[in-house]
Amino acid sequence: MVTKQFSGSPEDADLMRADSLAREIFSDIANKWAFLIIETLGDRTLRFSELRKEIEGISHKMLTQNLRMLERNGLVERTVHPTVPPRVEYTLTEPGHGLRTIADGMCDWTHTYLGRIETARRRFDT
Amino acid sequence: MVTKQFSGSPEDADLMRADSLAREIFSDIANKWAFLIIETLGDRTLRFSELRKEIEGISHKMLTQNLRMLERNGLVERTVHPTVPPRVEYTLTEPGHGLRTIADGMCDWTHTYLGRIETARRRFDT
DNA sequence: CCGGATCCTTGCCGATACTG
DNA sequence: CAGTATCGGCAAGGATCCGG
Repeated sequence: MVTKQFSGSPEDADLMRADSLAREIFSDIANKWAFLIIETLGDRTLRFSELRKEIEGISHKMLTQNLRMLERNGLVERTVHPTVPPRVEYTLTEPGHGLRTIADGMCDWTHTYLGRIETARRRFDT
Repeated sequence: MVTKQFSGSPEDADLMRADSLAREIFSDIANKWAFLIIETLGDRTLRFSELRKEIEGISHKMLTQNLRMLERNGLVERTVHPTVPPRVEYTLTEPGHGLRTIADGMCDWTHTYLGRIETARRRFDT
């Protein structure tokens, strides 16, 4: 798993590399905005401003920052139409869709357990 | 979905409440450490210090903070054995296990796409 | 319309020290 | 051993301006 222990032997070298990379990706993606962007895109193709409108509460800066990150990891594809005014569109790649399935799972999970979580919170907050 | 738009009509009131709560939960758990804790626990029962050892790089403070958060949301159960020295054990609840399935999915996803992501990064970083 | 750059505020997080 | 409290550095994130 991502928290594997290594002995330091030479043949573990690439495993350690893969592991630290996995950690890095994990840190990138386990983030509120990334999930919301993926979820909002779905199988549509949206412009920057459309994403900004649909994702309530995200700032200009956070949107660009996360889109860059997702683009860098190959999860979204960014296409620039050289018109004036410029038109930039974002869509999910295949790995992106894979992650979307997981994000969907999280949403389902949230909705099925919403009630239980709410009561758990109330019990705790006393 | 979590980014639904509301008209402000009275019958939307509870939906809005549910939505904002969902957002809150989402913000809580879409976090690197929460995922790693869930994933590390699995179906075992671990002590604080054991978790600390297994989750590489987590600080004392972050571990307690996230365990409190997970406990508050009813995802982990905390049992204190009133011995000396004290012994505190953590285990996943049913909702916690649901989330664990999702975390597992994320790990699988990471490993299947690790190569593609790495090359995507190299292309981007030029 | 997009996104980079800058400034500035906020809160995260680590280190440390102290209780039960 | 487990948890809380405090403090301080630093990075995340919002607001704004400018440039393509």
